[in-house]
Amino acid sequence: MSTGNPLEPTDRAILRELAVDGRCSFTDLAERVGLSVSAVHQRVRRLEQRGVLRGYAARLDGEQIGLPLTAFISLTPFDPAAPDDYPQRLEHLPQIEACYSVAGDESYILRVRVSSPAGLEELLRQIRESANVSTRTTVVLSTPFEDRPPAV
Amino acid sequence: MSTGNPLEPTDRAILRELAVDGRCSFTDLAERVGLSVSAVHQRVRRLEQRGVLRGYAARLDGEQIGLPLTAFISLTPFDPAAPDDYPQRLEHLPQIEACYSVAGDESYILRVRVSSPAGLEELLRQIRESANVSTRTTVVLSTPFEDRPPAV
DNA sequence: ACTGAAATTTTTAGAAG
DNA sequence: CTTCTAAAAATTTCAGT
Repeated sequence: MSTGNPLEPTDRAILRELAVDGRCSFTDLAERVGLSVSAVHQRVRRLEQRGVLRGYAARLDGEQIGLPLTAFISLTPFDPAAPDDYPQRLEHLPQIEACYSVAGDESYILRVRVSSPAGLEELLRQIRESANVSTRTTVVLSTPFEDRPPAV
Repeated sequence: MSTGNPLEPTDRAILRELAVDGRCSFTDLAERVGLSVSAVHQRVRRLEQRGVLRGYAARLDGEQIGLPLTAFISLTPFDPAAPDDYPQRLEHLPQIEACYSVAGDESYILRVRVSSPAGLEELLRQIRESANVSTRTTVVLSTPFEDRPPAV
């Protein structure tokens, strides 16, 4: 499995702009990367088809949408012989924003977002029930920065 | 410190749609939430001004942009008396996508993205040098899911 | 706060160099 | 890749309810 063809500098420039402003118009984009609108349009379509550009998402303020509490939850299976279908067992819980399979003492790290400590407690109960795992939780106190554009 | 006014159902619907498809047109948005285009436009503007909507970002494929290696790095200060300016000391490193201040044994958790193990090694060196901390690194093997829309 | 309409800009596709 | 063309669609503003 390769990581795909290396990206051209122009494509990288386009991705950088769209990572910062996903709603940037083709007109602005063209100006910023120094290409015609048609050319940019063509390139963005190609990047979408190749799967390099996987979509666009709004950045929401966790506090203002009523989900002020973020936490990381590390999972350790109780039964080492159990089939590894933890992600499938957990994806029905919308509070889980991300699920990473990791090397180390624990098997998975989840990033979750809830409305309150009570909500976190309830979520932990659901996770243990759904996946038969022990959990270790690290509460986020503040987020100095997040969602920075990758160094494409 | 409040978490802001509770959101109206219509605003929540708009945010849900934009979280999934950040480039959704106002026309489509209006149809999906059952309002006129003008009304939706007005509400989106207001959500942006209130800071609930903090922007829009392209979702990029880490592998295809040449950054196939993700890791979590936990930081522990060497000097407990040192001023807590770690985020400022680290923000110049573009490989760091997110920085969380956390409760627990460690002080910060970073989510980073690099091109290779060598890149990770180099980044760890830079982090220790910039922030005078000890590090604990957890390498991500795979990402079953990420960037799921929050349960607004 | 929403609707509907009008004016402007953008998107999208295609032709030709 | 560029420029040009042109129709369709989206954005944006504004008067009216």
